[in-house]
Amino acid sequence: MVMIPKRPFRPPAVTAREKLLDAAVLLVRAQGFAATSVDQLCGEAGVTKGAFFHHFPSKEALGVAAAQYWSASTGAFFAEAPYHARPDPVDRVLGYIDLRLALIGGQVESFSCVAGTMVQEAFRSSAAIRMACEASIMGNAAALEDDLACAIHQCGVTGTNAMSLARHVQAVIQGAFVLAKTQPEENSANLAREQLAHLRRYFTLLFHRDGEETAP
Amino acid sequence: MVMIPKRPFRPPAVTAREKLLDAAVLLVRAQGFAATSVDQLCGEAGVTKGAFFHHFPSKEALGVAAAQYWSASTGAFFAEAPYHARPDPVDRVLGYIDLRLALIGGQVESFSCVAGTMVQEAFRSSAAIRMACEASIMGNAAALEDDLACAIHQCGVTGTNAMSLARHVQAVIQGAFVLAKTQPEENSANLAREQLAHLRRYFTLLFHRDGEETAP
DNA sequence: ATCAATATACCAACCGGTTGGTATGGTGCA
DNA sequence: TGCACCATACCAACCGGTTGGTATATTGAT
Repeated sequence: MVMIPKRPFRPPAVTAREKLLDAAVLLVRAQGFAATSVDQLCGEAGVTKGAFFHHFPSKEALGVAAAQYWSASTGAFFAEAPYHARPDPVDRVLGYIDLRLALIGGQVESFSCVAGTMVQEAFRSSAAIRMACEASIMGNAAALEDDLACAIHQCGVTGTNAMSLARHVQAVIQGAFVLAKTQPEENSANLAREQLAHLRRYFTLLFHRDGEETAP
Repeated sequence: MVMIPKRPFRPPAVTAREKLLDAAVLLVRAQGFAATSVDQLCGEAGVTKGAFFHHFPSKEALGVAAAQYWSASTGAFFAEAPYHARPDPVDRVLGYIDLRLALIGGQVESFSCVAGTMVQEAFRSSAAIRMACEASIMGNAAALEDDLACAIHQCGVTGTNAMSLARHVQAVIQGAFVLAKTQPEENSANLAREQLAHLRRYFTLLFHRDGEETAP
């Protein structure tokens, strides 16, 4: 069992700006970006509207900042994770998947992705938000690329490459969150974990690690 | 190359109700549910607000109806598809994936999923919409279950089951759409196809069809 | 060391426009 | 004559954003 802190990866917020970004992460995960009003964000953050528009020129700008904030938080968390120390690159890749598996639990809004949620609504209406979400998700993928490249080389995998596989990891994670959101609360985590387990199996087959599969 | 009609799988709308449902599919795909206003829906459908609230008691009810409409349209389309006639169950499963691959092209909003988009925003705020989207996505999964069960039996696959694999197909598809939305228009289709190609490879490995992989 | 000048952080009240939704009236077909 | 279908006119609540203003911290010249 892994700790899933309510405000993950960070000390408590102090400035109004940080409180607003925390509120954005919370509310966007639960309701999406469009359905979250500026008043609601201020209420959740315990801050007035004046403070909001002092720190952000528009609601859209907050969306961009929230994606970057999210990216920095999660990026730091995964950079510190202990699986990086494993000697075998395949073990490191599977270690990443296992860590993501361990992070899934409780309500959907506690493990889902802010960038993935936001880009679904804003990809056409706001290029700035779309690009910030792209940077977040692709940044997450890039953090896996080196290990995947080593694993591909070591196992002699052909017909694909590290970047493509890294993106697929993110795709399965995002898809897992979408499926989880279709479920009543008590099933959502299990359904999400099931997807990561299939991804794990794909990788054990690809990297010839048969026999150590976990059954989805 | 496969026909991707602007209004997929259906003859042109005639009644106000159907025109509104078409407008809902179009606008929800492009902007999401919350960001789409009733006025906008009426404008796109060429119908007045009176007609809207004659056919639907609320915007939420339209969301539910749109998910069901979407489900019925796509369900009918895949039920008619020719891959069902293939004798080998693994071929039928791969045929489904290839069909989905062929459907991906052009702008994201022309191949993305209404149910997947809507559930991301509404899963917490509207149980009715959440359940309608669940029915749509899981109905799509169920259409694959029989073929997957045959394939699993035929190839002696252990450690998973048809339902779980069918859900994973949907998860990868939904994840592919999310990733596609992070991209500028010209890359989105390719990125989505890449995910389906990985899914295809997972299945060829699982069902021992190595050698016929398409490179992602 | 002092104090005016300036910048930063924040607040309460307010604005015009838009929102989902309603009340009512007309019209064509059974 | 009745009722499904739709159009027009309208509403209160809420939307993102602006206003004028205050409290506090920082700076720079004396």
